[in-house]
Amino acid sequence: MHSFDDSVPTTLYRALDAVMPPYRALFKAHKITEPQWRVLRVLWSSEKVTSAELSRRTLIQAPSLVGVLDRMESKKLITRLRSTSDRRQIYIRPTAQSRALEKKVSPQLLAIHQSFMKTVSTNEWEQVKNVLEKLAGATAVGAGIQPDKVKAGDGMP
Amino acid sequence: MHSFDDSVPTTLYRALDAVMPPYRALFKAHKITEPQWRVLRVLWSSEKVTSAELSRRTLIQAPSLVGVLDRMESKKLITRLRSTSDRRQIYIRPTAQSRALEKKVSPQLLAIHQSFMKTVSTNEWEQVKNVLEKLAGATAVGAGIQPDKVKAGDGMP
DNA sequence: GTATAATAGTTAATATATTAATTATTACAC
DNA sequence: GTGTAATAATTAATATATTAACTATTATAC
Repeated sequence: MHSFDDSVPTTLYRALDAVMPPYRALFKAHKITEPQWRVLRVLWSSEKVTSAELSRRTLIQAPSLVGVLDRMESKKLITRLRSTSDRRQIYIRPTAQSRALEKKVSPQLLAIHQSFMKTVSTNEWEQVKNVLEKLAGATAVGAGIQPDKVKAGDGMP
Repeated sequence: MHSFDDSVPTTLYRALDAVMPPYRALFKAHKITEPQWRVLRVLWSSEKVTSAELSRRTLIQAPSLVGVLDRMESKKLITRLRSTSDRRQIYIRPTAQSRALEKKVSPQLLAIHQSFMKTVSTNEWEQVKNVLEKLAGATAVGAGIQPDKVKAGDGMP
């Protein structure tokens, strides 16, 4: 029998809801939000990224990212720099202040992670990552619903 | 070595990001949102619930729930009814229309789920649920950050 | 070479999430 | 019984998410 409590999204949301509090508390202590941290995390290993790539790597969609970057810019955590080779693109760069922030936050994040990892074995966590990765690659569309369904009437010139 | 891409939140977000599209497409086809579905799903098995219990069972915090219910009420999917025994409480009840909606959507959701379940074995999925449940029960607070940290100065009358 | 399509970033409109503060009501201490 | 704490739902303020539409720029077809 299938209970909706066992559905993939519900299972993931429930887990997220349970594990996020310590992370949120940490971010709050440093006056940043979780999406803002995701941006910092990418910049941490990249020096300079276009907005589009940042969107891909943070999983934050472009329109949401605009506001996140706006607020990070006014907090002096990043700067925007228009590309000269392709003037459509904008490079996002971390400031010295944001690098300092990363140095403080990273070890604390690691500590939270390790604290969680005391609960499950390395093997178990690897298993979870593997299975979720398989699911992610599935692109199951079931029920004949198509994300990019064509509107009725299309195809007629 | 620890990469932040292996952190619990990142792993879960990435999986969610990958599996949600077919669900969102289904909800969109029926002109509801995912949080609205979560409410319907609880009402489906409960007939009448207080707002507080709905909040607990949907994992939607009370202030967010207010707006969700407002919109569902104006779409005639639920009704609000103040309790007579405890006038602070409000009962949420599904309408005939929302029950009809559930009957249409449920089998399609099941189809999506089964489609995903073709990718991983029953055992693998059970394992994932078990490990995530263990993590959820951990309440790891690591790094000495306390969610309900007392403000400096408290305790002095 | 010019019209058109594609791309990067943004704005607009609506729906949620999160924290703090408010209101109404009930419970409890005394 | 009255004052005070606790609870249920809500409002307020700010930050995100999501889809569609728009602007500027570049690529492509012809």
